[in-house]
Amino acid sequence: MADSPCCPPLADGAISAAEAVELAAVFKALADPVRLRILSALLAAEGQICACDFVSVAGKAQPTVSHHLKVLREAGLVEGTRRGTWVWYAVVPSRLAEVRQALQTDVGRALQTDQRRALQTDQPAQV
Amino acid sequence: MADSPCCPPLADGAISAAEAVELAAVFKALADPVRLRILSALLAAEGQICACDFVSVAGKAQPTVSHHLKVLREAGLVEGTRRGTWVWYAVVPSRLAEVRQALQTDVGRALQTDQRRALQTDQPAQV
DNA sequence: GCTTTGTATCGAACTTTGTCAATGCTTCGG
DNA sequence: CCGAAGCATTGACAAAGTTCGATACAAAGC
Repeated sequence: MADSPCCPPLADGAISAAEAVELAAVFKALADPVRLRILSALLAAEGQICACDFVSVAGKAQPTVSHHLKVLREAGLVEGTRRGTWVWYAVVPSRLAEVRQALQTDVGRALQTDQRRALQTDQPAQV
Repeated sequence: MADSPCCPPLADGAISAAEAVELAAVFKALADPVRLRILSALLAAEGQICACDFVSVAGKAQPTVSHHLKVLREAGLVEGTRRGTWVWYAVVPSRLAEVRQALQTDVGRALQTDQRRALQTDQPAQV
């Protein structure tokens, strides 16, 4: 019922289950309107943005915004830097390029090993 | 607390809330390991793949696979064509290119209006 | 017609995720 | 040292998503 009663076996090049999980984690971080607006604001701005501004941008409460920023951080898509009282956020362009590349030819196999580590790290990127 | 006690207002170019919701819907379709493996298998194969093969590829039950295929279809990422007994699936390359383009410069503003409609349509793409 | 096989849908359990009030931590200003 | 402000964390709840058994639908073969 499942082997090959109707069609030829799959061609090679398909990603593994582990690769799929890692890639899905990045897409999961992008799969929320609030996080996309945060990313968009960061990309629209030239430099960095204060975390306090995201509350008005997202239209959500401060803990909610903080949660979304954490998700984006853990996905390696943004970086936060504490400068005095405030934390400034910026996108990680190389990470966005990776996601684009993953969609280019085949889905996956685009994440570098060292950047995979950033997927699990939660460090707030100190100065 | 929210207006501008610490930093300048956001630059223009940020996507709207509605645009963010639509773009997030596409990423949501990509944010699952099973769906990514299905997409990867479709991209690795030259032409189309029979739906029956996805059960072994995904390692999930048939209703589960059918559900994921529906999500990918509603996102406009794949198309299914019934040919006799079996349904053959293929990727929609233009849709993948759109997602890539959305990540290029600013996040969003890349979805065409007519392809936005495909986001809500559920038609199985007849021959 | 009936049976078989592939696919989609339904329904229900389980898990994950988004949201925010309350709280704690860190830093600056006095 | 103390109070104020920005940010992160906790905990709790609602909403959404994943999974699969059971079932219905569609097409081919007898």
